[in-house]
Amino acid sequence: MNLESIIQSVVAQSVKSLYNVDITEDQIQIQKTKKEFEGDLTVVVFPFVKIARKSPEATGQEIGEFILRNNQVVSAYNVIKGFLNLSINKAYWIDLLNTIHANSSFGTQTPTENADIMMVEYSSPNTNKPLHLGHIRNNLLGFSIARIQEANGWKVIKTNIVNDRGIHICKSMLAWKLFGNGETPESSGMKGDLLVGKYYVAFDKAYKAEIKKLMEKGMSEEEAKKNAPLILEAQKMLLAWENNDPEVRKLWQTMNGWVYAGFDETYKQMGVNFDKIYYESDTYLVGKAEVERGEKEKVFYRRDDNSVWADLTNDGLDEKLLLRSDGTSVYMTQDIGTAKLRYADYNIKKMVYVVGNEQNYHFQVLSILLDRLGFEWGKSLVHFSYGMVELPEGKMKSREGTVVDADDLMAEMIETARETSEELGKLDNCTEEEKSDVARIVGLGALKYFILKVDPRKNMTFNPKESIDFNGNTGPFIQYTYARIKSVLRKATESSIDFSTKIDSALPISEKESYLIQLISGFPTVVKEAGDEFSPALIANYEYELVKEYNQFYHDFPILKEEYADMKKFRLALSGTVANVIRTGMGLLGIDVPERM
RNA sequence: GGUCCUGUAGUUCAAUGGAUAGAACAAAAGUUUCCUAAACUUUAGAUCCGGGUUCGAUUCCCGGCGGGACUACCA
Repeated sequence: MNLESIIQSVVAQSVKSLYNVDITEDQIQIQKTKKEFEGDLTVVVFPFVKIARKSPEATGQEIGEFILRNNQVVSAYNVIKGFLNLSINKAYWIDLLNTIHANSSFGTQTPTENADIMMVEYSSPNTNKPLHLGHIRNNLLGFSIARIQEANGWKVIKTNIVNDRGIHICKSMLAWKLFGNGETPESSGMKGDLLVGKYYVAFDKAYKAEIKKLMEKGMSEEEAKKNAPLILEAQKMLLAWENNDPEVRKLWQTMNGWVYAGFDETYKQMGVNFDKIYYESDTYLVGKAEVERGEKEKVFYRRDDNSVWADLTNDGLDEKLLLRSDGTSVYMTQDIGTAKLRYADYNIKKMVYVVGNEQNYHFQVLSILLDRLGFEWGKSLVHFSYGMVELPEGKMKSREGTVVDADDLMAEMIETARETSEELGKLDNCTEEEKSDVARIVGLGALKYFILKVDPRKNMTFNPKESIDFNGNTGPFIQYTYARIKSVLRKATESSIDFSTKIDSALPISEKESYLIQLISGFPTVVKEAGDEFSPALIANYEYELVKEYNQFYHDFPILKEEYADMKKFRLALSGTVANVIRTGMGLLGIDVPERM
């Protein structure tokens, strides 16, 4: 039974005994006592004032008195306004630390063999351009939320749907054919995804030039866009692709191969991975078949021009196109097919899509469509909708070259970490390999934490001119604290100090120390909330608070230099436990921690 | 036009309806004979506006104003 439940229970008893009224435990609000007041936990008295028919102060006094007499855990109380502040026995905190310290997997569960399956889709790139900062947010959130759900006992399957076909892919292919002169990643030394992206941009440039020319000849913009030779050629290519034209298919495979090699590098650097990858080229036909089945079953309808639609007006939405008049599929068609394949492959209990909030409407529709097609899981799909990453000037646009490239950004962060390391000179005794390792861990830690500490639902701003900080509320701040603790623990081990044994609960520990234990003990609750709310930010903020407190402790209290042996042991155990929570928590964010930095 | 999201220090972010709205960066000033100063300590600075519900509102409701997304036979 955790502390909060103990208090809730005794408060309920006190109200029953004092005023003869039964209250449920969820009526009892308990919060951590604010720093400026004395105590550890605070009970909000206001809800009981009516029951007691006394002032908030008097009510608080009565309840406080009752708790003090009827509970061993509470050692003192005070009432300020309507707030009853309770002080908890030092012995309770020390016993709690003993328990936590002995539990190496504190705060997380390990999914059992037959745990429920949650599938998490994230990343979902197009194979016509390299990944940028927006994708980084998606990947980091997806990977982290998978870790967090695992820690909450789910068996998680990480998945990726690659949008590997369509008109946009054909645009890159066509431009390469026309302007590429046989350029390859090998011949140019360019990363594959970058090379393909270059031709996507080249297409757009040439296409715009054609439109301009046609408009000069008197054509309207709309007409020009439809009739430019390049777009017609790209459409022809898409059709040839759908008809399995060997030459087009071969080029498609080659160029996608370049892109995948590039993506693999980026994913590896980012530290994310997948258990199962789906490709749109495999799923869109399945989706088409499902839509046609839906049409036969009168769930959807066909218009005179042969296009297929879903009428969603009963759900307060519009009508939605599912198949074009030429029979080709759209984004939605493909998502229906992918869903069908996934549920055939796995016994999925919960499906989570990590996709930007610009597609809220899409997923609202998808949920309804899947439901209408008779998939019972349709209604319960989760769209983990996150906000956009914006530049100070506004949204990033691939075609306008205002994107922050994922590879570049990661490389910059790592470089900055390396420079800082050099300046501080703390790794002078390390090998080059160790230095690189630390630079990578710290650089990526800064980037990942920067992104994950923000509430995922909110849009966030990234200013490329002001580089991401390494001081303050940052990943390196937390990593540094970990490294510092590890250094102390190493020294303890070197001097053969054993701090694994039980600590005497009579030890006179300070407020700071008991508060640290209280913070540590809250970790499992944070992990659970992060899972329920789909919010890695909760973990990040928790880690920061813990580390900030620990640093103050570290500054004010001697550990190895403490003379009293039992106290030294206690502080080592406390530090070790903090280190464990840091490592576990950062792990849930997909951030590594260095042994030294 | 409709639907949804959003508005907190100069900037980037916090705050299950609870106490004097927390941090960080930037600014100003300090702390190394002592376990890693990527740390610690001070100082100054904010809830878009107007109503309502409540003992209590940054939070919930209504109305403005500002920002964004979606509303494609694009993905």
